[in-house]
Amino acid sequence: MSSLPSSAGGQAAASGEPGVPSRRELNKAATRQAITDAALDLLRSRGPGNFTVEDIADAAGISRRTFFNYFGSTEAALASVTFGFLDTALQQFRLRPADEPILDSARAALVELADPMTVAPVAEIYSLGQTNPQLSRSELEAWDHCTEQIIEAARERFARTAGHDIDELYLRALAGSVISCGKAALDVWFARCGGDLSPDSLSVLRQLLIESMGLLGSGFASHSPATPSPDRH
Amino acid sequence: MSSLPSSAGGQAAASGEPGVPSRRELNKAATRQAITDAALDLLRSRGPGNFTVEDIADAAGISRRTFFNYFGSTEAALASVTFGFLDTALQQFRLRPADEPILDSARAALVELADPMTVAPVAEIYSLGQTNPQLSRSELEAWDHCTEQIIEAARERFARTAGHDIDELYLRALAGSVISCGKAALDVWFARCGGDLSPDSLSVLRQLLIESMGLLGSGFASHSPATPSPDRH
DNA sequence: ACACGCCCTTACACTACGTGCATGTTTGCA
DNA sequence: TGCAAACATGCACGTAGTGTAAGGGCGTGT
Repeated sequence: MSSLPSSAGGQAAASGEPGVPSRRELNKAATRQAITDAALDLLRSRGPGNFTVEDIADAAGISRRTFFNYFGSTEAALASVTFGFLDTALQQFRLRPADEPILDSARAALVELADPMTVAPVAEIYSLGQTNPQLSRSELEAWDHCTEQIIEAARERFARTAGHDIDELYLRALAGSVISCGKAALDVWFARCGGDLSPDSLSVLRQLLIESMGLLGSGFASHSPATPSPDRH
Repeated sequence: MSSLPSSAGGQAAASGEPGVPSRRELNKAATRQAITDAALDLLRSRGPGNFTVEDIADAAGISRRTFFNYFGSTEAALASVTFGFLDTALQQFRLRPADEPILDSARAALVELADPMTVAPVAEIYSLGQTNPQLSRSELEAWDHCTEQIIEAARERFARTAGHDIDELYLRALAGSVISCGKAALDVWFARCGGDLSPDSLSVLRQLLIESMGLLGSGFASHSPATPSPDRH
């Protein structure tokens, strides 16, 4: 009968590929994009904390009420940028072969992020977040959300290889540590390069990501922290 | 002459030990305590999100405006509980000998937390935070703040042993990973014991903390399903 | 002891956030 | 074409958080 689960069109909203994007889907996506664009513009022009939801809605050509239909707050609208970034990382991770050592997969996925197109928006949000408590809070949330997703991704992978009886502690500790190391690499990169997007700078970021994964993989071997990696290069 | 730097009384507000707590200090401390107590009471009785700042102020016998003189939000008032918990861990860490392997210090500091008096309030906040987005956000903030402090503590320690030129990436990656592993242990503990404070349960927590530090120290190599058995692919 | 000055509390007012609700408009489907 | 669901919008309301100015307690100097 016609008791289909509401959306008979079968729009692939949940999956990644929109097979037949209906008009409504397109409108919603466009509005969503307009909101984040407007928010980002205002963030750039007025600085964090110097504009209101009404300003965003106005710039996006919608009502204040509609804004809240899409995002729960200004920060949530901005956080979607970070979410996109982290989702990219996650996608990369899922593409890695299941029998690869998991830290290698993580490293590979993270290194993929050191790409101008990918880091540019995050670098911007990140640097702005350094001086804005509101923003940094939602950033934390985004990272935490990503951790949860990594846990799921890793669980899925282990379920395929080990099949059963997955060590929850191992999963959560690993995922959290990977994210923390990635964040540490980003922190150091920003401190060192100030969010510069030049090839040299990105190369530094890539190196930092690799290095941090190396530290994690070696259990932070009691090598003196005063010597980054003297024998390597 | 009388050009003293204002506070001639020299109240030790900045340091930890109030040698001669003035009346004002005592009043403020009492008010602060009254606020957190009232907030915690309301959290227990009405559940998260079902009371306002005015309710807290009312219960604490102060005005709404005064509440905001002490805390920036309801969550901040509750978060002070978590801050106390994490500060305890940090204190323990600082007490460890500087020549001890840093992961051993971290493990020792974390294990000290598996104490009824210490975990009790956190367990409560934590379990409530599981179902409340607002709370969990401020919890994240507290953990992040603690990470920053661990970085400082570790930097200080390394400065004593290594003296100079500290690897910032090592510091941040390590501190973040330690905190993540501690959080992972707490997560698993809650999932397994539901915040039970019995000796048996606390023993489990202690074991989980030790185990997570062990995973970190071994580079998560121990029982990865993708261990040296790449016969498949 | 008295008065002065500082810190803290409080009341008032104001902006902005976030949500429920009712209404008008668009889209999908029969 | 007409109906029903989804969506945008305006309105109203409660709450959060902050600036400001007045009043009371507290420490201090004379």
